[in-house]
Amino acid sequence: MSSRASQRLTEAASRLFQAKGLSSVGINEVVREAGVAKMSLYNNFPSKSDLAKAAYAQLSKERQQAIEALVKKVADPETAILEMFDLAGRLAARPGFRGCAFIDLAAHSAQDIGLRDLVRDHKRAIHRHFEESARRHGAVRPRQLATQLLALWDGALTDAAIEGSLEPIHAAREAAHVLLAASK
Amino acid sequence: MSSRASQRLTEAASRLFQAKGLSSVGINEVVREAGVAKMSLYNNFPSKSDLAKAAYAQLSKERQQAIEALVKKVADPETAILEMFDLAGRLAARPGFRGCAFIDLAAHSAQDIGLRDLVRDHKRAIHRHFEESARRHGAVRPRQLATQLLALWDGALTDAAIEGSLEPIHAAREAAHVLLAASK
DNA sequence: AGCAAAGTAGACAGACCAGTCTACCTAGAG
DNA sequence: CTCTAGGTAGACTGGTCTGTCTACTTTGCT
Repeated sequence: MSSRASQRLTEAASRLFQAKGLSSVGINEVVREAGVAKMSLYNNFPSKSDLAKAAYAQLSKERQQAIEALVKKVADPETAILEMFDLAGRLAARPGFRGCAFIDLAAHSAQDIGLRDLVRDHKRAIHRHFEESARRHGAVRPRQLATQLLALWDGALTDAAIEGSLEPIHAAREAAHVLLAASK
Repeated sequence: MSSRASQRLTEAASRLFQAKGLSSVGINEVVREAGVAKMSLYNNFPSKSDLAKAAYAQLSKERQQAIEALVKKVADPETAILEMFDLAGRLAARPGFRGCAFIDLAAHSAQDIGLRDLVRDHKRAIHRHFEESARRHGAVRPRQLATQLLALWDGALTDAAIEGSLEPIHAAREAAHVLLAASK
């Protein structure tokens, strides 16, 4: 399955949606960027919303793989969690960074249930990784700790975008360190 | 100044933009909700963007006044900070809550510098309140603590909206407590 | 070679939206 | 009473967007 055109479309869509936000990118721009005819879009996806679903699902998978690679590489769970904030820092340092793509998507998909579910599932997946590391760290309440770390992570990415600075992410990393120390 | 129509417009705009997001609300809907003619909008504001600026500036002022009232009411700075998270909980418990209106605005105003500045200024104002309380609390690094608390606050509001639950806000309040204890 | 599946270019329809224009109305100050 | 500033209704313009249609071409498999 997944024809050549379909793949080029999801890649171009992922790039453009991240750079400008779902509702600021038109179909014509996507097909131009993908180097593909408009009809190839509608032969592969029923609607723009379905293309977005595919693009963001792909992005979510990539992000989760990056996190899994990181968690597997690092033995110490505390280090793994702190490195997740370093990863956030790397995302935020990219030129044109506009905040977490999934939070942005949530804002632009108020009425599209499929897309909102995708955002929720993505955040739950990250929560799961935090919780697993928190549990291995020996936290008394790993679930709550994961919820706190996720809020820090999301807030830090958002504030970094608003201020155009990496300071929120560095501060959040430090806060994660304090929360981990207090969690046993 | 500020004619009757202008006031009704900013109020209606504030309500609708909070409920649906800036770009999901059309001019026609705003004037209908305000009970005012479309030309009254353009006699009072040069463009939709300027109406939005007025509406969000008003909202920012109200939020800051609520925070100031709270900080003035409570003597203990730690309690004041924790009560700011209770305030976040009250916001998130409102029916139709869609996350912090200013984070939503940031997502919908990528190309409008005036609106982006407004978001940044609003977040800086909240940061200032956190920092003042952190300083009164005796924190060693009040600026960094304020940055951490703001990230927690923003992330908690965002995650509460995504999950449709108050749990992120309760967890963030607990995290704030831990950070405050560790900050001296 | 031949055929089916996939892709192409671009015109087009239909919806929606910001912002303009016109002609009329109303309320309050002098 | 009259004048004026502010308000009104709604048609209209120009632009943009998603999604469709058509007739044609390429590609890859057998």
